[in-house]
Amino acid sequence: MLWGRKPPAVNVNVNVNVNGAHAHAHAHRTAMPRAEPLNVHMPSKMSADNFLSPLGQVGGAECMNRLKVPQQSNGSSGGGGAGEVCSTPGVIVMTTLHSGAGSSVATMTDSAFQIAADCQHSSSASCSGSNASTNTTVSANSSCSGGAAKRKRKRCGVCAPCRRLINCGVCSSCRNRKTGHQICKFRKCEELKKKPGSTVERASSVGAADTFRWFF
DNA sequence: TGGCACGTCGCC
DNA sequence: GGCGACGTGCCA
Repeated sequence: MLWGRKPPAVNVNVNVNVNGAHAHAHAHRTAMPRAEPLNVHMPSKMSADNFLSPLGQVGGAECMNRLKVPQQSNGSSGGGGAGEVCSTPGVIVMTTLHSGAGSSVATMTDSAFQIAADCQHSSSASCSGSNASTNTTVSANSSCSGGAAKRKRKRCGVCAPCRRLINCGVCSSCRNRKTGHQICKFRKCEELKKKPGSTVERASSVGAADTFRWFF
């Protein structure tokens, strides 16, 4: 049982919420490359034997193409192309997954609500929990628990490492699992590698803007 | 600055 | 209570 926990997707909205909270990450983690290069550099032995990517049948790019939000759902087909959609993969992918195919409008509404709720959380630090209306429950680790309390962030669930299901078994984290208490290096969420602040910036400057453009 | 180990949290 | 995983301090 290497990945017996709930699917990472359920953590997405939590992740978005926590981004607004203060959780100073390790100062070492600055600007990590995105997830895709990680797969490129993966030893062939690992990718073939130890990893069982759910997207193995479909490449990451193709997956994004499949999951990207239809343009007609918002009416503004100009700037917000697939590339910008991919800039906030967490929200878009998650909402697409749980809203099911065919409900593109609902998908956009969901994602917009999530981003909006996130922005509200970031600015006012309110704790309404209304953003949970479209997704799973807001776990207690969000910024709601005591305001500035440092809570653990959650995996984004959509980056390449998060999509991996099986530990490599050869990295230091896997080898030292008992003492290291760390997830496999190849499964370490890209968002968690970054400083929380950088994630907030990206989410608010790009993702939120695009989503609002779709939403309004 | 990156990696490792420990403490602790969160979920089952 | 057990286990997986995140946060953070410490060290090379």
